[in-house]
Amino acid sequence: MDVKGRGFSSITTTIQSEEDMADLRRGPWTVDEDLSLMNYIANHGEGRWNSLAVSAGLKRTGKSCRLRWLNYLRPDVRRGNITLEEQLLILELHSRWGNRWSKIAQCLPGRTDNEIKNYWRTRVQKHAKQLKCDVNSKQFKDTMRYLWMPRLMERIQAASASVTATPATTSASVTANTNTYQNLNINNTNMVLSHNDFGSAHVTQSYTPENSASTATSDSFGTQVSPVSELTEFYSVPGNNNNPNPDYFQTSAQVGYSDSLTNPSGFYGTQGLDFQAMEQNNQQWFNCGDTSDNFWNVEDMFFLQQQLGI
DNA sequence: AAAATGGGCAACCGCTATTCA
DNA sequence: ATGAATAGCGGTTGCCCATTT
Repeated sequence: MDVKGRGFSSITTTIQSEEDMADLRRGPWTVDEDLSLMNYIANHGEGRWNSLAVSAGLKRTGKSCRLRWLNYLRPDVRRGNITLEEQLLILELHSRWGNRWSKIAQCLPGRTDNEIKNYWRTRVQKHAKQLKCDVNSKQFKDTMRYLWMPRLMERIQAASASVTATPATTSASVTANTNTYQNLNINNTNMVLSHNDFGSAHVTQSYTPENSASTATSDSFGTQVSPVSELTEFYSVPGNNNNPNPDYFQTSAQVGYSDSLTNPSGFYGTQGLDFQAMEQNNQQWFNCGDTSDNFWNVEDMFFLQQQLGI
């Protein structure tokens, strides 16, 4: 393909540029486009997205190609349900860093910033809306920190116990995920992994295109999986041998929850809500046996609304 | 059965930061 | 030092699908 517009007047260039823009495709990617992009990157590597788009014969912007690659086609993109541990991490990290989605995503191998952002907006903000409080309000943050997160931790521990008692078929997926979660890479935090929460606690199966839909919970976490994602199984980037970033899962710091999270005196002893009452109420919740993500039933909401003075 | 509604997600947009010639 | 190109980020939009009316 020639370099359009080069050497002509600015007006000509502008016209040509507009023609190019009109020629550009937008909207959902087709299988052919995905294949073209994957094949090109397999042979030439990524980067220089604008020229890559042209060279690959894609009528897309470089930006669009980059986004499609990073959020969807990369071999190490992990799709499917957001696990309990991932939910806990997202809540914890968001409380630390706010809407720093890409930074949070770095701590969840295989998850993209877009996915985490969508999770936050669709699930977490939904609960804030139900509680009639702002997602950034202290009230809601306290609710997350002192109710939701401890509850998640309990559920993880409970799941861990049940997994321990579960025979071979389950342990395979648990083992696979152990590598992922024990090696979560969190920088600039003082998180310390206590009692091996990650990995051993997995109840949801590790994602495969085959099982992704079947692992949906009642709240239907992340079950929408484009068929194209399966293509990534047959794909490799030069020099990566299906492991594009060997350091990606390497640990630089163990991850988990600081003592303040596991030590009641540090974790619960703050002002604001009646957290002692909440704790007691938690015990009931922990035993209610609901699904992994459906935390707020009618009674929960009533209790919370009382606590929040709504 | 059809229309309306809402949720979830992929993709786009606008902006800033970084790199490079 | 500077400006263009590129990369990356967070917010927003619009489509698809399931559920409700």
